[in-house]
Amino acid sequence: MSRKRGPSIEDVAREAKVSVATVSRALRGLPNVAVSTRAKVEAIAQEMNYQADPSAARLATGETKLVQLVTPTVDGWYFSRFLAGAIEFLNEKGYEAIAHPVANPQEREQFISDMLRLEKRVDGLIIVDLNISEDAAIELHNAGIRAVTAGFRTQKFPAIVVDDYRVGFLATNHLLEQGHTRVGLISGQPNHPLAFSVPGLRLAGYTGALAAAGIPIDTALEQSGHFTAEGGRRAMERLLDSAEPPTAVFAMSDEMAFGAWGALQERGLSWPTDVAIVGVDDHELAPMVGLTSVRLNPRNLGGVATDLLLQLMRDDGIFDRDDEVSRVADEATNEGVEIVARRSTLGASA
Amino acid sequence: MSRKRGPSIEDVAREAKVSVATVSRALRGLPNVAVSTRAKVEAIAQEMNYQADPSAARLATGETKLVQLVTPTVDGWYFSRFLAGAIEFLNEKGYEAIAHPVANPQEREQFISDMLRLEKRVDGLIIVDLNISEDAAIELHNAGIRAVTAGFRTQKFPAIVVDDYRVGFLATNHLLEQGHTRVGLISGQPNHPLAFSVPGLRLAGYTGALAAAGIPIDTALEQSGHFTAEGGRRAMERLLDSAEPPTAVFAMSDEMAFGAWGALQERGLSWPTDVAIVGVDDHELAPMVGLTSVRLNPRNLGGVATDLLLQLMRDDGIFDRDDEVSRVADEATNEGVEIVARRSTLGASA
DNA sequence: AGAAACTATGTAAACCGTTACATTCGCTTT
DNA sequence: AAAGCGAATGTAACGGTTTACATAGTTTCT
Repeated sequence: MSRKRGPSIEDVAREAKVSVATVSRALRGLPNVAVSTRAKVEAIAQEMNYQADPSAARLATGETKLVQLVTPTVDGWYFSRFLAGAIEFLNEKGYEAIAHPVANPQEREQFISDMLRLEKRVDGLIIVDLNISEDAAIELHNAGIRAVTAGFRTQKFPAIVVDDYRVGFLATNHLLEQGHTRVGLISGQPNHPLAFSVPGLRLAGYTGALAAAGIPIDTALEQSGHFTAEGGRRAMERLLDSAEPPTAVFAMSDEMAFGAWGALQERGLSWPTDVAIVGVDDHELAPMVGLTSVRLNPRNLGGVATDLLLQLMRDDGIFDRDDEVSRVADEATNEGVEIVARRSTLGASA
Repeated sequence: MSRKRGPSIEDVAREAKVSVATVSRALRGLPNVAVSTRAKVEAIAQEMNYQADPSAARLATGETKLVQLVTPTVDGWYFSRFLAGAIEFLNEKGYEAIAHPVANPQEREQFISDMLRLEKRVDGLIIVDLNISEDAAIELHNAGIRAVTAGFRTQKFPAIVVDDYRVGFLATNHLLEQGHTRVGLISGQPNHPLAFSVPGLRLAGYTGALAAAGIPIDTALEQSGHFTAEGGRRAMERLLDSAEPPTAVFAMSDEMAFGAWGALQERGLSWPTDVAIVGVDDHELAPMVGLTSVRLNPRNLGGVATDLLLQLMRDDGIFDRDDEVSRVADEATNEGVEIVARRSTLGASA
């Protein structure tokens, strides 16, 4: 529209009495430019306040310096931190980050088809927790799209995945170690529209730990809290109202654990006296209520995923699940994932 | 680089036996295209899986369909929700959102100078809580940049600003209404590097309410909690340790209030019995601990700011602080900002 | 019927970089 | 001195749209 356009590369070339090619080379630090020429061009560009128009550069090179981050939401505790880590890394490397929430399967299909058509829009993609189908991943890959997935795996793209079985196992086992034998569960959405793999894996970790301790599974002790505080509160109420309430509970997220705490408070109960609880995330507020939690570090994960993506882009989309890079990333992913014990599970007399 | 390029507009034109101009017009819904022609072109474009290359379109039009959201952080409670609201609105309107955190004054200057040089990068800007100087705003404006600010005002750009004086006043007054006369304050960073105006205004509201009630200000009752839970905890401890502890406290954010709660717990105290507390934000977890809070709705604000920006862009950067549009936005901004009373302040015997 | 006013379509010039290839120049090598 | 080479620079094609302007065809009006 009436958008001002700045000086073009031609203006600079004219001023510096060299060709546009030389200006382009000089400004981008390419070789084969005389030191004096480069200095002159730089000075003039500076003076004219010239900056290459990204759109033109994109058109010419096909690179956008843009990376799209696709997450179920942008304001969840976990995702916002993941984004923070990813964006920080990207900005450091000269990329801008497009945040693109995808809340349901319909939006996911929309996103995939957009991606397939508008392939040239971004240089890379980080897809978090969307459980893209293998077929869709293949299509994306064939379209020449560079992507890294987080929270789920496909054949085609590098992935970083926290060992959520271990998360569930650690949490449950911690409770067992305190002597509990009746351990309840406040799970996430078992039938989430985006079919996250996280809840299933944590559940497997939970049952695995119980099995390892020789404790029979009682599905009456499993309640869904939908990954929200309010859901957690209600789940806890159901547990407390059950015929044989648990003496300990593993909540799949701290938010749900806070909800459980709310339910306890309402009835004049408290942890760990009446029931021990361990959550997941190591939320900032966990120390305030003394909640034991399995520490995740989504910020770090965002950084690792981005690092992986940038390498993938450098390597022109070629990667090897078994190479050094993937191994290092895998390690970094699960680094520091461990129990942070606090009042909610300590000193309990089960 | 080896990036696949899809079919171009020329391919479609050839196939449809019309000119590229006609294809362009047909696909973008412009007038003066025969119905039959449009249908044919659309069908062929569909079939060929054609999509206009955004970079080329950007180069030609100068529009990017990109809006940059600039916030102090991306993972704060308030900001992540603001972003969520803004992004949702943008995506609905066919824009993508670039999330760009600016954590300190140095990054702010960097951002401004980048913006001045790379003006053509995005169509619009939403600048949240950065307290850009009037001079910088003028420079940006002169560079032809469209922006909306949130949380602070400049002469040049439309702004949406919550009445934070009122927030502080409402909170404090609510405590006074419960009969408290000794009201402490847990404030945000008084000397924040980005010089937010928020804490200052809430402080003014606090002192204003006290003054209106004829209660003298006691600066010993003002402690900074740096807008973090841990900071709030420590601030509360200082208040409890003071010679004459307050019977009620206004915390400038719920997170700090949660910290205060933690401090109370540690000493075997609780609200509202020992001290009444009101926070700000109406955090999801507030109901779980029964925290009274002043409800903000950052998600909504993000939407309002974006709406305003899109209008500004339509109006080619011209706006009038006193027109209908601004009035409506102002109203929407403060809509629903009110006390949500819960246990932490009710039933207290001051 | 002839002029005027539209409508539908086409042509070609922007938009602004990047880069393959060509050219020039000064030096070394034989 | 001729040939060969590498560094520095220039020329021009190319990327894929949008859009001002031109043209052809169709109504409408008088």
